[in-house]
Amino acid sequence: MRKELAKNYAPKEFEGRIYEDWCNKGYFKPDTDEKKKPFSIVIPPPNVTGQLHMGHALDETLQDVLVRTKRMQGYSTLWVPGTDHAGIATQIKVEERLRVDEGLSRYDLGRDKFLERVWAWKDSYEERITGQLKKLGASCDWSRQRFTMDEGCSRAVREVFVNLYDKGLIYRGHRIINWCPRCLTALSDTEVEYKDQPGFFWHIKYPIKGEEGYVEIATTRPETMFGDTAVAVNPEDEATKHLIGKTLILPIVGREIPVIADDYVEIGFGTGCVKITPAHDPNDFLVGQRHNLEQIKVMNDDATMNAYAGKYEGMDRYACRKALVADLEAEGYLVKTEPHDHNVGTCYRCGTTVEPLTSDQWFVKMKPLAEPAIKAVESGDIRFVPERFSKNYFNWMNNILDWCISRQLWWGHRIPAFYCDACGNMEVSKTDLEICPKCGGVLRQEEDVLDTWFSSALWPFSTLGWPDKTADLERYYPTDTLVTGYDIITFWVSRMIFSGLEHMDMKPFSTVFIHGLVRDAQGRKMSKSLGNGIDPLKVIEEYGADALRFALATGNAPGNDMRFSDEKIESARNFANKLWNASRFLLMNLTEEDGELLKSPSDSELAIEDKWILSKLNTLVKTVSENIDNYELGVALAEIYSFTWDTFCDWYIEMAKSRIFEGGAPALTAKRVLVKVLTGILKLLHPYMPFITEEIYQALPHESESIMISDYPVFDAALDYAEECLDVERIIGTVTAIRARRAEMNVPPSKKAKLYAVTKYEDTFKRAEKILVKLASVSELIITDSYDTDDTVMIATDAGRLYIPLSEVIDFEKERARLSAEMKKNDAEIERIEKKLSNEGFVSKAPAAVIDGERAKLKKYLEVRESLTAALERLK
RNA sequence: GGAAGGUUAGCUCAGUUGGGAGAGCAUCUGCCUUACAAGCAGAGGGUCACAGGUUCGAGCCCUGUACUUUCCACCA
Repeated sequence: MRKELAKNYAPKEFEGRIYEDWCNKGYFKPDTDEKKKPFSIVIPPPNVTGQLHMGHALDETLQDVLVRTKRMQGYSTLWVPGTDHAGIATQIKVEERLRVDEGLSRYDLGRDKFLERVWAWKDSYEERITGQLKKLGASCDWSRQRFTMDEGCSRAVREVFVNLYDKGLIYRGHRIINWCPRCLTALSDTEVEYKDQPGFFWHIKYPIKGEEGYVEIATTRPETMFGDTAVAVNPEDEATKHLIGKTLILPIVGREIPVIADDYVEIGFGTGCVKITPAHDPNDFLVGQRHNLEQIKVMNDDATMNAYAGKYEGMDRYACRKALVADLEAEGYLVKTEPHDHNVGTCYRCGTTVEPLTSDQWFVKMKPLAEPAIKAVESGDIRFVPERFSKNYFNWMNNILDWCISRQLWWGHRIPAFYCDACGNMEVSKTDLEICPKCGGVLRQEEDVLDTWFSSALWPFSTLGWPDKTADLERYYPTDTLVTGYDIITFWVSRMIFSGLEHMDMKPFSTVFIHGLVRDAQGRKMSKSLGNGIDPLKVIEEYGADALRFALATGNAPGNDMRFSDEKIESARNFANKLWNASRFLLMNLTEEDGELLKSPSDSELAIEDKWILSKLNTLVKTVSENIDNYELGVALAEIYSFTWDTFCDWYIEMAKSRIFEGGAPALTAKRVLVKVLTGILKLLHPYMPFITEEIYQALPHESESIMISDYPVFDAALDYAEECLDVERIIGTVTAIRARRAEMNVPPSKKAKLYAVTKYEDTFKRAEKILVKLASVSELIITDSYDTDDTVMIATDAGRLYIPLSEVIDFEKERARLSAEMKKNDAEIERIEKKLSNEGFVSKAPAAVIDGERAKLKKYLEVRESLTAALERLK
């Protein structure tokens, strides 16, 4: 007894069960057959900060579509799952919980205790994320799940750090960096987000020593004044040239600073004089280096003012600004205050305005690493899809500055540098060191940890076992496709590229498949603060994972943002329901043995509509495969959708019904074709909607033990039923024409009518008689040479003239108007094509196929005109 | 300041080497036609932002304009 499908499509009933079954059968593990070509993807590891959002669901869905397709196409497919420790983000979260729940700071607990808490947090969220991926249907190999701070990844990090250090590509230096006063850590340039904020230009007088006059300085950040060690003017600027070499007196502070010449100052901008604060501004830092200026840091790590601020010591930077401006004004130093909007750098994790300041940090020297990374993409060795994102990549890589990799956090890979306080020695080592090899003193390890992205950069090879020479690395590196959002090309993609090239001497992946952001129905970014995020789990709960995946994969071009809406997910669910019901219809009519049903009918047994649908399926296989190869996953899915719903359900199944209900040999043939075509649909659809396709596949007669590991359909170039397809299309045209006329006249399907057909396709009409009768509400088909009563509706089609006796509902006046309108339209088409064909340029230059096409169309329109003329004649 | 994208039906978006403008949703009409009302059959609805250009032919290629989104850089 064949398994029956439940009456209603209820994904909850089977999705979990099916996933578990796949896991148990080990389908997610790559086929060990050495003859199979490998295909591998590493997951962009979700942060263990929380749960998955829609963006993840999209990312994971696209990867799963690729992976499942390749698996069915016979590749030995590996999808490596894992999560990212997300240094700052996770630490902030755990600190926050600690503060709210227990009123404690991380310092209250101490480093070790605090890290225990973070590990516990990580365990819990990793599990949650893993569960969500499973719900979504992700076919990752869970036996290879990784974490950026697991033992292997940590070894990879140390190996890389030491190698780069030994090559002179990692150094420790006193530089100006971005400092987050809230997170109390340095940030890399990519971790700073610039946001427009309203502010002011304060014009301040700096008195000239020994003279009456003063120099006017404009600044947006007066509180950094305490750190000024010069004022710069452009040496070419006639207006300020005379100031060079003079000495100025800092108001309030009273300290003396020189006027220096530097072409960093733009002539004509502002007052032409720029205060130079090397310790608090990246540009000033460079000016200071050129002129050997002192760096005076005026703030503490938490952005309160330090002793250099004199009486403002201890005040927050903004409080100080306010007080200082008031004092400057009171003492007559303030010339004016201008409103001025400017871009302020903020911490990408907490949003606090970053403070540029000088500090001892670790850096990666980027230029030597960037060069090969640029070449790899330029040469096409690594390809971005869509291609335009490579410009984004080049722009960043070409202008790259050294990467600040040290973070003053506790959660992360602790930098493997060891200091000896006794002799000042520093050792960098892959293993922990305790004794100084130089003086025998006690070593202490660097307190700082590495930027999270330092470990993510190694992900494509660290997850495959590097630095060990593992079999996985041998077989699956380089990986094939990296699927990720355009928002992390600089953070992550580019760093993986140079890391792979540097440490593996091989690119990490061949293709970077970029997708956009998932926005809400209004087009806004989904965010916690707006509260407009949609939880994928809730959607799965309500509509099923397949519907969610469909909604995410459809109607969207690569790299473009998409809006997620209720309509979209409902439409996806409706499609699943349609497929479900079509399958149910077929199943309730399958009475034969599986073996019988799986046999392919011979050519002579096939009806024309069978040949038509098999041709259409064959074409579908081609377009879908090609589109998936081109990463046009949305286009491929749209093709499957319209084939399934329109071609298969609305036409083929309806056509097949008459044979099925009659029974006998024709019924068996129809059922065999139905099984074959439905199976084809299921296979093409499986990568997108894995659960429903498996559930139906198992209920149908099937050959493989799971659709997941069945063979992907292959295009058959030899299959050619062109003539039959034309025949079926004529019938479809006929049915459509009749339906349209009946609908216009409001004739219900229950009211059948005779059909007199004057056609040269007599055979076709006869062969398709049952179809016409059923689909066009025809009571009887009469093929005749001529028909000449005027109580009928006449329909002109390119297959012939159709007469339907429906005298009681015909409004002849309306009928005349309709026919005239149709005639006009038809004539316009004829005119258009005739004009085209009489255009010498077109006939001589257009491809033959296009010209033939136009001629064929013209012929059709001329035939229709003839029929229309006759019909109008009758109505006179 | 530099760069990239978007502008197509009422809404959201497709449109794959240039060859008679599409889908989903919404709207209107008629249908419980023995898989499906989460459905079926019809229908209406678009100067493809604007202006030039290339071409026999442009939603698609080129130039410019307008509006808009994003990324990068950032002048005190």
